Amino acid sequence: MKRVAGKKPDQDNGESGVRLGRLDEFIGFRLRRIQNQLSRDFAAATAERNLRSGLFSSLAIVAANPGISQNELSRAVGLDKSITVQIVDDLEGRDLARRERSPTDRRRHALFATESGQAYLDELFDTLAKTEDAVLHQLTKAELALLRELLDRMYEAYDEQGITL
Amino acid sequence: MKRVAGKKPDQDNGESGVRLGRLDEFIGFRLRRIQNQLSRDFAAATAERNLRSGLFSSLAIVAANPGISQNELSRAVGLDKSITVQIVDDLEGRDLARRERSPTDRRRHALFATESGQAYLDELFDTLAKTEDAVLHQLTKAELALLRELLDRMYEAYDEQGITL
DNA sequence: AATGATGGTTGACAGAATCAACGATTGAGT
DNA sequence: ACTCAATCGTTGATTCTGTCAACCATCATT
Repeated sequence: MKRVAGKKPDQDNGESGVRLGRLDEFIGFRLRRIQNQLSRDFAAATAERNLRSGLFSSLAIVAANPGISQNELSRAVGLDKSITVQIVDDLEGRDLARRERSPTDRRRHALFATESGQAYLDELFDTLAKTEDAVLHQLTKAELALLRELLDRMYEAYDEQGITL
Repeated sequence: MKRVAGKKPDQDNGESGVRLGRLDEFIGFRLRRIQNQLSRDFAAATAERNLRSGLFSSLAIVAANPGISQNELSRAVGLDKSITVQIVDDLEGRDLARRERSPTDRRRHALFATESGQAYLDELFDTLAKTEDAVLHQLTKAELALLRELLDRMYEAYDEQGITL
């Protein structure tokens, strides 16, 4: 039941025989279908950990930016501050990160990844890398680099906005 | 998987100064950030139409596959059958599509796009094209074609699954 | 000291996805 | 023909996530 890589007889989806119509013309459609699959794979690979959505990227940002405030984190991951509160609660409950009151501005919570948070993050990054490899092995190193560059150029159109993970 | 220092002096996000850390290594991250922006832009451009999520792609699939069943549609767009019921209700309520009982199998609902559904779809495709152009104008035609091809090659790793719009 | 802005928190609410269950219908096996 | 399992569409319960407004504590400006 393998579909041959190459020219398709028509713009359909090999197995199901469903035609895509004009949808097939759009880059956003291609981006989404791959990205959906990647996140499903990642979710499946980390299912037993009960990761609430946004926790992984939030922890990653905290680890990369020790002392970041919840507000800054919210903007960085593109989530509402109220959601960030829940996520940080979760992170603290799992001892993956901790809040410290900022000495200079006592309104702010400075966030830090704990040691186990760092270790946990490394594991998650490893599974993510494995997940991506399943798709990326289709490309050569040079093609991968090129893809990265093209995507970055596209994203530069959005220079001014937040990151929106 | 070695991380190669990119062109940027540091892996941060220009405006906000937030570092991405290892997140920056992953393709899925780049895909998602662009795709998120694209869908936000599209949502903003179609805000007044009150499009529920999944409606657009469902209508597109129905139009490209006259007589498709709700079950097939569900698998095609990667949504649960119960959600598809609601979407088709919505489509019918707006007179964009209609259900017909299949004469050969009276359990099935054969779905068809109405004329106004087709017209509506054309409009939506136009706005989507405009939305994408805002990002895609960063690339030459050749680069765009290359991007398309790379993405397709990546997706072929998922030959057997549904489309998951 | 008064005022307004900011950071974090809470709760009310809406949107969407998951899941189990159901009636109607079909198809396969006997 | 009859039984039984499977399929299609539908409904409802439940959960998860994100949006929003309100609130308190704190800071900055005057």
